[in-house]
Amino acid sequence: MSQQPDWNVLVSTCPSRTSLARVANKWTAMIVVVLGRGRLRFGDLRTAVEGISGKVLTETLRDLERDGLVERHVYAEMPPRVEYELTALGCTLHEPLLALSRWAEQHIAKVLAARETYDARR
Amino acid sequence: MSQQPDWNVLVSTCPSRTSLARVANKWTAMIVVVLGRGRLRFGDLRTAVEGISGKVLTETLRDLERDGLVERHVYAEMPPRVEYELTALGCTLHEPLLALSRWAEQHIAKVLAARETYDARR
DNA sequence: CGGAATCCTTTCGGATACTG
DNA sequence: CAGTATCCGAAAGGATTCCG
Repeated sequence: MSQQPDWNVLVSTCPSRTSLARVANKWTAMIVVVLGRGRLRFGDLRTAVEGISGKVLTETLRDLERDGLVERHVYAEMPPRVEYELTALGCTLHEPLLALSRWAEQHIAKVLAARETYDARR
Repeated sequence: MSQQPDWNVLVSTCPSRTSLARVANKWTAMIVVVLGRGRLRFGDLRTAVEGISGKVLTETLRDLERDGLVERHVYAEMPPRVEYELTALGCTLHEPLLALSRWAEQHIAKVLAARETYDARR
């Protein structure tokens, strides 16, 4: 059936823009990249995404769960154990976000050089 | 020569994370997608990216210019004309960001359904 | 351990007025 | 037209404390 022609992120009222806003986000990118390697518990995720605060990790995971990108698994243990993993939908997002992360890593040298040039100009 | 092994966006102090932060951004994504179709002047860019304010457009373009992703062409006319276009480096970013935008458009139906399910659960 | 709640600071982003 | 400058409210995000 139809799908693309109706949605356009460039249209301010299009719902797809809300999805772009969630997905085009540095925390989302890093979390999805890490979860792409496999299911992980909260603490390990927090360690993997260096520097993320507990609050931000919790909030981002909630949003991703709400959008159907991440699934939350709670184990009734003590101390508690909670694991997160990408859903099938979330897996389709892994490639684009991994590509974006790799872009940042592969081109950072040129970006840094450009910044230096730009800043030196006054 | 070497490049990737040294950079990792997951490391909080790695410069590549600053680049990811700029690139994994909804305004950046929309602007780069639009500029991928060709050089455009400020006003047309503002029209194309529906709902963006002049301030945000100016600031984002400055940041992209500083990072060497966008080039600014000023014509000494009256009224003034300023055009923006992707640099060679910026062009390499177009595909990943277009892919991300398309992801948002192609999967928004499932995302909306997931949100409804999630929100209905209380 | 995995949060939720609170507080606080920083950043984002819109609106308006003004200028070359 | 393409900004810049200013002001202000909203949202992001960090630190800390508390709890099952």
